[in-house]
Amino acid sequence: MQKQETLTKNQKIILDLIEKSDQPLKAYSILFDVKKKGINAPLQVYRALNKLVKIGKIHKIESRNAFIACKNSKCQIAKATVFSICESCEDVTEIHDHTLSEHLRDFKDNKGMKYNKYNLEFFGLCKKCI
Amino acid sequence: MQKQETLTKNQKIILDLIEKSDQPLKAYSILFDVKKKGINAPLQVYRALNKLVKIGKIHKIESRNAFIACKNSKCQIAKATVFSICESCEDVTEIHDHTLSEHLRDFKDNKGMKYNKYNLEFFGLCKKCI
DNA sequence: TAACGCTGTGTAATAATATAACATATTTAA
DNA sequence: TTAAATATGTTATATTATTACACAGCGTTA
Ligand SMILES: [Zn+2]
Ligand SMILES: [Zn+2]
Ligand SMILES: [Zn+2]
Ligand SMILES: [Zn+2]
Repeated sequence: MQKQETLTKNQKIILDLIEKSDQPLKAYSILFDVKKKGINAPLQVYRALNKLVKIGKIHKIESRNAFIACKNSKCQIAKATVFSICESCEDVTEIHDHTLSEHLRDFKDNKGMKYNKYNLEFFGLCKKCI
Repeated sequence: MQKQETLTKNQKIILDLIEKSDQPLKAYSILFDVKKKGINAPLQVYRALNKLVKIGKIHKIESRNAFIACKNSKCQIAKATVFSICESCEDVTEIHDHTLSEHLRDFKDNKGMKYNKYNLEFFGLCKKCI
């Protein structure tokens, strides 16, 4: 697994920003925030984001087109993600549930497909919004 | 649950098209295909798509921004979807696995969140592409 | 009937998300 | 030390999705 030390300047700038936020950030809001650091174009942001996703430092919340830091610093689960999303306040939390992970990891369909990754998003209302 | 008979003209045209495809269709490819039937603008497509998603006739594949018909005509599961996606040929299949569904339905996090919906996408290689 | 709320339509404009293409630089590895 | 792989900077463009506005149809109900 790649270490943070090997990240490039742009990747570090963008990872720092995402890690400081406890909630997902969108690409163009990231772009706006890093313009003062000399990152000027969408592609510079997307390139860094893609790399960070690939090495498991961040995850993409597919239903929201937004990116959140992975807090799971020990095992770098980049390929098995579970999130809970409040449909009212849009609060997003990454879930690490051992039993659930096992069921998902062990899942086999009847088509002979070979899985290497999954993404699960739960939607509902958080405690504040119920 | 709303019946197909109650769908409007635009909704029927678009549902028919999606149901004829066994693979997900993208909004603008749908738009291209239905122009001959008098649907001219993106918004007309998105409005129909949103409605069809809402009533469970189709699902959105979030990681692909594409829409696929729900084949599960009996129970209209609109709020609990599982897909397998081949990352090579992009073949998408909806999965109905009783055990998995039970685990997901019964999942409780430790934050007191109330879930009403989930979406799970498995990624890998299908038999043809392995 | 008439007024109202609700849902859908049609159209134009625009916003938001993401990639292509090209030239160049830097790092890694044989 | 040369070649391959990875990253950068920039411009332009493609793709996905929504806002805003005017109006039509339909069922409820005053
Ligand atoms: Zn994570
Ligand atoms: Zn909430
Ligand atoms: Zn379905
Ligand atoms: Zn395949």
